[in-house]
Amino acid sequence: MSEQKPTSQEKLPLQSENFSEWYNQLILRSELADYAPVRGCMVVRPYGWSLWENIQQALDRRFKATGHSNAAFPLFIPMSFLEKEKEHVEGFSPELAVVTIGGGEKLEEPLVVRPTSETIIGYMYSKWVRSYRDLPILINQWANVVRWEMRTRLFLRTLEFFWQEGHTAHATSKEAMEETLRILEIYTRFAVDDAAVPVIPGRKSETEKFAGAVNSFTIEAMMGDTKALQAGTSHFLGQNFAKAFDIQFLDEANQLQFAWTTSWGLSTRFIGAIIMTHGDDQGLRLPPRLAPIQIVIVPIARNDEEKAKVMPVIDRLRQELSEFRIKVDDRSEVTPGFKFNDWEMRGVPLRIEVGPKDVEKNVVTTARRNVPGKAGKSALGMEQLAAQVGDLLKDIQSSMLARASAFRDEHIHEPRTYDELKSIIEDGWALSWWCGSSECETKIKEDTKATLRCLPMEQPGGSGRCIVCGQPAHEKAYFARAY
RNA sequence: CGGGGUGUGGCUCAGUCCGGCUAGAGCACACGGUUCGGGACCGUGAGGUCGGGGGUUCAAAUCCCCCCGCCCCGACCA
Repeated sequence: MSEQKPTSQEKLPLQSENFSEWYNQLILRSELADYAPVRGCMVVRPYGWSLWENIQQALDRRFKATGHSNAAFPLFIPMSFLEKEKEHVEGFSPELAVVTIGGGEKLEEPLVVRPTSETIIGYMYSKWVRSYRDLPILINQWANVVRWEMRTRLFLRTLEFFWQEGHTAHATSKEAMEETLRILEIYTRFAVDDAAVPVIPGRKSETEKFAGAVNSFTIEAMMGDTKALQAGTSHFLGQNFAKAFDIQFLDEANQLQFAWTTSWGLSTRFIGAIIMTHGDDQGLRLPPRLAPIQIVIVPIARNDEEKAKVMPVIDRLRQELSEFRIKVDDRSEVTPGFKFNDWEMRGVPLRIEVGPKDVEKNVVTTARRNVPGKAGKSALGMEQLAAQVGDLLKDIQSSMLARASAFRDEHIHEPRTYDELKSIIEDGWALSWWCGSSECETKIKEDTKATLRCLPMEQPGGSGRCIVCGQPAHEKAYFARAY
């Protein structure tokens, strides 16, 4: 991670020239986050946290509406818990942070800082579940977790990150699978409807699935450089964890059964998805439904006389638009032009300018972030202003989704040959028949660095020939380079 | 952990090869004034253990040795 802190007057690097540097600098400059004094860790600054809070609310609302409750489990997990599920410990042990000393004393058993909480929650569920009447358990927690990654990026991959992790237990396989897919649908709706990030829901391959899961499902998003980002995951854990932690219950026939569990998570990585899906050379573009500031009001006044005209109008706007998240930028030390650029860089969807000329005509000037320059500007009369502004924000939200969807669709292609697949990967995603063998999957990865992102839920049906080996195939898969 | 690079005010860097005045510049910051409808300007000012330790020398940011941090490329990844 670079410790660069660019000055606000320099232009951002261009996306087309250096996407990665554009990303890093934009985060620092827009004050979403900053580097912490610990390698690979970030400080989420108020602007970034406010965005995260809006993401939390949007998701939490949907979780609650489907019967889930929030709870909190410990940060520390006994090392032995991790070891109870074979695949799970193999998957996570290389990246664990372990506490061996507490209060100056060497601990009898090392404590792991949770990389995820299936094990400790599994342990608790085994205490809580006796009868089929105790099921299902539908719990979510908002938490931080730690994974000791080698190479980190702000929001995309940090040693510590923030997320929600849902953990549910069910009486039947069918119910657990329904839950897994219900959450996948919630993630999809959240991404598309709230974040305007078009995603493709699908199933992970054996090699890409979560350590300990029977099946993993994902929402995959395409970033502005056409790389893929796993933006949320929902796992069907079968009875793996129930057996490892002894979650058993008596069913209606008085038969002892193992429960069926699921887990699902969406992290602060999603902020990275928003940045890279919508951002442009000018900076962030935040979807109105999640933006910490939906409307910034910039007063324009050269002197006290003009201020006396303009400020009363702004006070009135503050009241009339109180249903929106508003910021009045009344800084006197910078010019309006600076403020325009500043708030555009920080991704505020809508700007309202109020100057002497507007006051004279009894209008306000609006500028939409998603339409650059003068074309995005228009004058609004003062009657029914809240309704007009509300319509503008809705329009911005849907335009952003439309733009991002079009971009994604332009960069997805169906190769007819393996060579075609290779060239598609250079600048997009390939959708093609896949026979299901991990050999073919690995060959693509070795040849192109692209991984199997998912087997989309939406399948064409029928069958074809595997793009690699030519054997009969029943499913199509997306291949892309990923973050 | 392997390969490459780099470390000088808050940020970007010059100075290092070839040792020598009080270590500079731009931006950011503070104060004053003029500005203000698309990134304003002038003036004044504050801010530095030159990554750390050791050595050579009359003299070290500069030369030598050791250590550390960070960045890029690879193995690993929500």
